[in-house]
Amino acid sequence: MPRIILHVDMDAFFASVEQREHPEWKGLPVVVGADPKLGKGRGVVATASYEARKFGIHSAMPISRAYKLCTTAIFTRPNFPLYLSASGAVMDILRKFSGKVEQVSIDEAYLDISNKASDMNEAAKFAAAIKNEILEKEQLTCSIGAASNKLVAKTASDFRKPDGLTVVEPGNEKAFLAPLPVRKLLGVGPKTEMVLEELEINTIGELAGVPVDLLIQQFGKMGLYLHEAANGIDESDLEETYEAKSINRNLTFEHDTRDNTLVLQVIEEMSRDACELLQEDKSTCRTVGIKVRFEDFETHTKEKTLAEPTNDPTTVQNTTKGLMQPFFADKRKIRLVGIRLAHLQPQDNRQKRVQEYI
DNA sequence: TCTGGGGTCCTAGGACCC
DNA sequence: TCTGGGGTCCTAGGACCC
Repeated sequence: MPRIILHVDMDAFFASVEQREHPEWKGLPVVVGADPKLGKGRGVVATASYEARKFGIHSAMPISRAYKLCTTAIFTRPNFPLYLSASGAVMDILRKFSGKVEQVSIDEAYLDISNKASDMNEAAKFAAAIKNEILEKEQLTCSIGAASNKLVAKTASDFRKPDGLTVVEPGNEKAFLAPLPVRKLLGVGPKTEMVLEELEINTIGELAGVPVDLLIQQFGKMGLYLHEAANGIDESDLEETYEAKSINRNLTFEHDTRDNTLVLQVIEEMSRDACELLQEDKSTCRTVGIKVRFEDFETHTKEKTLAEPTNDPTTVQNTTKGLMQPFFADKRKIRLVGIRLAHLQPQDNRQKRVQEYI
């Protein structure tokens, strides 16, 4: 029996939540992201409402460009606590519909409804019911894809947006993907798209026809994935639990700087903040790293693995500050600094051990 | 057009060990 | 003396996703 997987993707999530909270913004172009500062702002668009997208504005676009495309749009800063609470409410609804849910991000989730629907007809009704409840309870729309695996369900949810519902019958996975551009395949970004274009591979269907050994030769491990994905194959199961593998904090300065004291101060605050997070989770890190981006956008990282795991702010601060030193010799101004904690491990293993003994 | 922030995974070279 | 091979860890960088 094929599985039945849904992929639920909220439409223009941040912007939609803002429009819900500010009814006077409904029907207007809303851009959530950095402050445009009359076109001089630094940063990017997080989410643009569908009205704003009509002007050509989209996620990850420099905010200065978005401003030029639509001066009169409503530009607003992200309100993450608000989005997190809306997200939590949506996820609660999804969990009522299925016991098997994988939350992928703040606004996306997979549901395995193999036990709730016997065919795609029933799956479509199930998905429609989910959309209804999210709309009624949260006044938000989403797009849903239904298919026999995660990859195709995800591609399907993106097929008709916003407020879409796309069902791919088992057996039709390959045919559904075939006409789409390769860029629509999860894992194919700008770089891979360019390489494929050189090879005159433009659609997923064309990619599906390329011999797998050729793809492995060209892309390594990624080549095997590309072959299977393009053929609509994805056996992966939902991952219902999540453990963070790293903690990152980054800051792009308002103005590029040579003020080392300022840089160190920021690093100190980030280190403290990240350690607080570790301590809340009763966990530790063993690898401590920094990131520096210069004014010309050249970016470097440095990291160090410690002999002992730690969540002590002073230890982390001393390590990050030490890693920064060589970069202060550089003549260029610094645009961004960041820290990263990795090799995370729970400090308190008692529960795990008990489970092992049982 | 001048490029955020929080993440994951992969690659590749070198150190080190057996 | 002119040079193996496998495994693991560490480090730096990069592609990609939301």
